[in-house]
Amino acid sequence: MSTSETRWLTAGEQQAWREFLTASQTMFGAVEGQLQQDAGIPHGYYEILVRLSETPGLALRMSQLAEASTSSKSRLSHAVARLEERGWIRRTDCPTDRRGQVAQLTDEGFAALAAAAPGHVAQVRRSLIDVLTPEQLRQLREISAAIIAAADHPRGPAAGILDCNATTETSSPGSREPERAASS
Amino acid sequence: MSTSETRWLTAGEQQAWREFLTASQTMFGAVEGQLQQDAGIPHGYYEILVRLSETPGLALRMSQLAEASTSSKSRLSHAVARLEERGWIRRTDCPTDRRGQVAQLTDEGFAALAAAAPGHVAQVRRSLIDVLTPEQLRQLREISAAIIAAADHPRGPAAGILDCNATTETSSPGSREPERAASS
DNA sequence: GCTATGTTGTTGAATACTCAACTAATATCA
DNA sequence: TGATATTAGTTGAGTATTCAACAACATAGC
Repeated sequence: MSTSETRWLTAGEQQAWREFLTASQTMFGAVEGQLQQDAGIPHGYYEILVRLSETPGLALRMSQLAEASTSSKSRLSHAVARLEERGWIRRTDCPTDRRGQVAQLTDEGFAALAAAAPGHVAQVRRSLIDVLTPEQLRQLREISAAIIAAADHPRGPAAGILDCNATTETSSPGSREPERAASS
Repeated sequence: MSTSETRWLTAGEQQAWREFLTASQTMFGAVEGQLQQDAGIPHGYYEILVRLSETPGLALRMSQLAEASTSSKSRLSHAVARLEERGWIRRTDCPTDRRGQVAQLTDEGFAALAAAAPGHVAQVRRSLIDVLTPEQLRQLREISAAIIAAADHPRGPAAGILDCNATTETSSPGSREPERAASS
């Protein structure tokens, strides 16, 4: 690693970064606010409920749930504890691995999610989906994919050749159904 | 307001939303982590320092600083209190409005920002800028602009005619200079 | 079997953010 | 002027998140 001179951002790059920054803050702030207001939970908790609701048994190992909801183990542990207090999730020991815990969505949790979903989806439409043209939405998807890919391969795909697995595109079956497009 | 049926997200829309979600979380998480790691401050604090550094007197009224850094008054108040403890910001009474407070960047604060900037910019490049093509960066800017505009005019530009002020494009002169492109 | 190492998940302390309540000063307007 | 409403900013309580430390179990290698 040579101590390279800093490559500062050009005017255009900086504008892109800053506008993206405020756009994201605004957007996620609105989504967060709507959920907090109408459902009384932060968006991260909503995500947890959605992931569970999309899983066949409405249950997942903590570690898998953490990965599915892009959360740290610690964060998930705290979050599930809160959701358990509300009776929306139940934690049981994993039968095959005695270290493990399985988080399962309760009926109350499912109902709470079903109740929260319409308002949330409406907000996502208002803040993002309906604001962009179909073409822009397509662009946003590719941009997002590029960002995610870059984070996964920190040294750039230049080092590639190894590690070239197909794009993970596991379409979720959705078990009981009302999270048809519960979104997040 | 008619109690309209929920317009659920199509498969494509949902994918766009979710990928955008994980991309943002990943990206901002990396930026946050880098700053926390190398400079010991959250990204929101960094933003505050940058905004101050770009202002002629290195000073701003709290309310203006709040707006510039897309922060609530409360959040800013807490944040500035912390930064003041570190000696990076000084608060003084506003001479023209006795309710007001003026936050000013200290020399130590300026130095801290200058020290943190290169690492931060490098991270922004790694996580976003260098990951996208120039064309994608342009697209991202337009997408961001659309999102911001939608948040400003909640009822859509259709209700327009009123409220049509020119786009606020106050280019910051940058007073002392090392925040040439300190980014955020 | 036994040890070393990795994995799973939880915990508590420290920090940051949100919300509502509040003080103080200024604006508005009769 | 005086009454009312607005604006500026702070504060404290409640909650979410991060980080490091930890306990319990699993796995690999010998």
